[in-house]
Amino acid sequence: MSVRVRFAPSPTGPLHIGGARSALFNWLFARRHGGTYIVRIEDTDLERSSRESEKNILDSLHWLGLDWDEGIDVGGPHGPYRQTERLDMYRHYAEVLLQKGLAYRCYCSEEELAAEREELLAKGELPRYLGRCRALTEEDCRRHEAAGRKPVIRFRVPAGDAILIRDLVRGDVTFERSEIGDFIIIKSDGIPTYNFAVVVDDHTMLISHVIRAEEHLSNTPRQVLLYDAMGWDKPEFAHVSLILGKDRSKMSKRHGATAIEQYRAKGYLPETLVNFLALLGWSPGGEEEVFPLNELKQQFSLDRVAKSPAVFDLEKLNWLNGHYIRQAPLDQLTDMAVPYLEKAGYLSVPLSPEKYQWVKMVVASLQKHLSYMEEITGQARIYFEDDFEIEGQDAQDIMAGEQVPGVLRCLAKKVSVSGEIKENDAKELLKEVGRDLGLKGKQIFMPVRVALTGSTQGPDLNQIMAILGGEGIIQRLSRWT
RNA sequence: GGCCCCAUGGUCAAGCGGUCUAAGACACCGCCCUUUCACGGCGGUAACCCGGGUUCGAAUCCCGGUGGGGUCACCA
Repeated sequence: MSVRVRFAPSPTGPLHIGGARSALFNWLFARRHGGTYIVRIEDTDLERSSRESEKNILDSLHWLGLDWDEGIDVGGPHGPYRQTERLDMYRHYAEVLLQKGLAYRCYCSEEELAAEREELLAKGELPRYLGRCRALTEEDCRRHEAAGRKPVIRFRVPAGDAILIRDLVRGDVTFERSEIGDFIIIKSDGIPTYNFAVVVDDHTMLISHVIRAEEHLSNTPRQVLLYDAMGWDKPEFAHVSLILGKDRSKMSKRHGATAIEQYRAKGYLPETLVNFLALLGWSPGGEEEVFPLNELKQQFSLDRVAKSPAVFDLEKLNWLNGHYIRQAPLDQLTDMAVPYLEKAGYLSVPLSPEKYQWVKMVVASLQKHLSYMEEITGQARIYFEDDFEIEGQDAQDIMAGEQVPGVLRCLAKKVSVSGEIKENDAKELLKEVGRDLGLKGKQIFMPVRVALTGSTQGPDLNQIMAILGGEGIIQRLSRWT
């Protein structure tokens, strides 16, 4: 049987970190087994679903490099791939269930339902639907309809044994049927509920493995009941544990950036997110931590997926992204950097070829220092702002050194006669200063660094000088000489 | 609260009955490299939730407790 898996987001917001990982795991599983990867949109929540969110999710998926074989916007033989375009199908199957007596119309109002829930709660029982409309006659139905009541369709949970779910990551999990009341499969507006639509879709789309977040585990028994009632084979299930925030609760907005687009906006690379997310809940077993997509897809397997939830560690993400930034081609990084520098007011586009080359030098000098590209705004400040403060006591102390005025004067003189300054020239000039004054190491480098940038930390000094250029250096030095 | 899931260092995690005086990565701390700053390299601190079993032997299996998480909608 061929592998067919799907990612089925509901378009009620941007693609979340957790959703992205589900999408990734499904994608990896499909690619690993030469299967088919499908993206389906679960937009049966008419209130909250939007085309903007749908587009956003698809954009994020594209950006991550998770291409799909069937689904929204690429089509396929099992479409449509948007649930609101499949309503006839759900109604058809609901009708089948109705005909077989496995489902029934329910006319209970929200108030009646709420009252029932209160009552059960008060008695300390599990709130669930007790089946008031289970045995309605045709006559009853007509009466309710006449009274203007719109029915929902409920699934009639049959009596029987505990429901067993064989989960590929959790093992066997059982649920008692008594915990499950007759649940709604078609809402009063004719739209199917999640549990029903998901079963109809997964079956009709020939899904072989349902890989999704653990929060869906407790829904699974209802879906199993539906498969059985329809006489359909069940897919394999694999429930992956959740991604947690720092406080160990389900990752949400209050934990910081949760949407893929936010990381994209901050200048993280897609390969970082993919690599990081893959390692969150899955482990290759070896000692390597850095895996590009194409390696992941060769190694991924469900039996190496962890059962315990994982805390999202921003520090490790930052390290990984820095790692990828250090390896990325300079042109790519420069293109990424320009919008941030422009936004900071440091550049105005379009850039002349000369200016672009210069920006490349800026980016090259910072490449080893960045965790994500947005940081360049702060770190590139040293190249764009002349009237900076001397930061911190360390820097002040350094500038108080008695050799400092001599060093800076000497350097200024050499720079002024040297014309254009390349990295090697800078190195040479500094060496000469040291020779002339009989100084070395920190005694000359640190004062120059602080005089030029205001800080004891930053990029390679030779690069800084090359980027500032002769005039820039002299101007900044003039403050001290 | 009921039900379900989970439990190795601060975090991600390897481990799937003996080779565990328990890998690796992030973070942290040292040292080295660099006549500066980083990057990088090397080293270090740091963990099997508790209690019972099973077994010659348990981080690994079973039970209980505790802790954490998820879920209980005409949301997905």
